[in-house]
Order: sequence, then C-alpha cells, then structure tokens
Amino acid sequence: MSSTDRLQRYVADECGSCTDEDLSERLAELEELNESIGGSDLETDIELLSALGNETRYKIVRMLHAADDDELCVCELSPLLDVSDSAISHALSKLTDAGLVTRRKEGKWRMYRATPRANAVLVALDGSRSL
Amino acid sequence: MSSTDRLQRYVADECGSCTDEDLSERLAELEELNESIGGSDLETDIELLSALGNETRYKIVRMLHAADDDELCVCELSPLLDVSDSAISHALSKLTDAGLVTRRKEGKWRMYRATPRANAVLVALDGSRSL
DNA sequence: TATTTATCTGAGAAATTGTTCAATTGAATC
DNA sequence: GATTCAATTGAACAATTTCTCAGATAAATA
Repeated sequence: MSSTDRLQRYVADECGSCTDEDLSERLAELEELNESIGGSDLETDIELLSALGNETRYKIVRMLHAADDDELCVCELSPLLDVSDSAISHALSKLTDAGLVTRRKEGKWRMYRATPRANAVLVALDGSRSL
Repeated sequence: MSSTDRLQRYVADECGSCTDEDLSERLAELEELNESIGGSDLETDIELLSALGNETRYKIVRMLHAADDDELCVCELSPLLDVSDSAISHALSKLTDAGLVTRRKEGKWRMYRATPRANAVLVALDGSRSL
C-alpha cells in the first residue's frame, strides 16, 4: 500500500464520485503546494528559527531588541544569563550565522546588535500572541 | 573577577569619567532590559520557534499555509515528506502543542490547519527576507 | 615586552531531539 | 462481530545540541 494509494482513496472519498481527470487535477494541486515549500528559503528560515528556539539565544536577541537600535556588549548580556561566557560566545556565533545579530569590535569589547530581520520576527511574535 | 565587575569596568570605560550615580543608573537600565525578557511569554515563544525550526515540521506548516485557509489531511502531507507516517504524526503533535496547527476529525481522516499565529510568523519571515 | 582583560575556539560529556518499528485506537466496511 | 484502514502512541536508538572546561587570541595597559 503506497502513500499515494491512500491519497487517491482520500480524494475519491472527498469527491464522492469523480473522474480520473478530477483526481489528477487534485494531485497537480498538491504538487504545486510542494513547490511552494522549496520556493521560500527553506534552509535559511530553519536556521533562523532553530537559532531563536533556544532559551539562551532567545533571551539574547530579546535583550538586543529591547535595547532598540542600541548595541550591547557581551559584558552587558552576561550578568542576565546564567550560563558561562563561553556558552554566550557560542550562542552569539550561532545567532550571527543565522543573520539575527551583527558584531562590531570596539577596542577590547565586542558590540552586538539585533538585525532588522530579528526585530521583524520578534515584532511578529508579539503581535500574533493574541490571535 | 565577577561578571558585574567586568560590566562596571565597561560602563566606566564607555562613560569616560562618571559618577557612582551614573553607574548605578546604567545598571538599573540593564535590569529593565532583563525584565522585558520575562515579560513576553518566553516559554511559549521558544516552544513555537523550536517547533518550526525543524525541516519536517517547517515543511508541514509551509504546506498548510500555502493551502490558504484550507485544511489538509495527513494523507496529503505524507507524499511530500520523506519520513514515516509515524514521524509525521509526532511532528503534528508537537506543532499542535506549540499552537501552530489545529486538528479536526473527519471520519477516519484527520484534517490539519495552520493557526493564525503560524500564518503570521510565516508572513513575517517572508516579508523580512529582504531587509 | 610582559601582563591583564575580553572574548573566542575546540573538545568532550550530558541532555535533548528526531526517527523508526511495533503495537494500539477508533472509525468504516464487509 | 471481524476486518481493514488512517492515524497515533510508546519504546528504543542514533544523531544533534548545549553546555563547560581548558587553552588560544587579540587589544589595552603596565
């Protein structure tokens, strides 16, 4: 019993009685859905989402977002996170890769800032909470 | 060397020469940032983000989103995902817990639909890609 | 130049996650 | 009622993630 067999039974079920033409039309529709998946930057989005979907990293981005368009230094993030500096550094590195924060050197300090995309996603999360 | 020691050196550095008052004001500001983190539903958001931050689950939500306000049956998702039905079921369960999809029974089929919140997050991702 | 300071990097241990397999549930049909 | 079918659940296992520790780097200062 292949996976498309079940699909065919479902389409027949839904349709009552329908022609082979109806059926292949429905299958074509689903194929379109499938293409719409590949269309959006799948890997980039997943990297972003899984980067944000972790307590340490989420908190960091929240703080940078709350700092509006200001940057924060690692030493400012550290006291508010109960993990080691090393963990923070790993977290910031992953967030940078994911396009959620940017880094700037300032003497011996490193300044981080949330990207426009990070801000947009957090705003969307906040705005959709009551939906 | 405590974590706040470093912060104090940083604030002093940034400030040039500044009073103890300036310093404790800055520390209070950071404390505010910290509270803004707890304010937003931290756990809920992280659950949502980490649920979406996985290829199988992301694809499912993308398909449901692309189906506009229509529901899809598990048997329609299955042919487009190269994991077992069991994996799909586990994925749908996690997505439901995270508030990204809803479920409805229709005879022996189960219909799934993306929630408004899921749609909002995907729209934000799409809209912010070019920022 | 040697030392201190802030942050990063890599390795490894522990925890979590994602998948499959086997068995189960509940609805429809024989 | 027995069987078939769609989907779910739980257990087990592999893969991945997340953290810490130890050491490295690079800038500032003594």
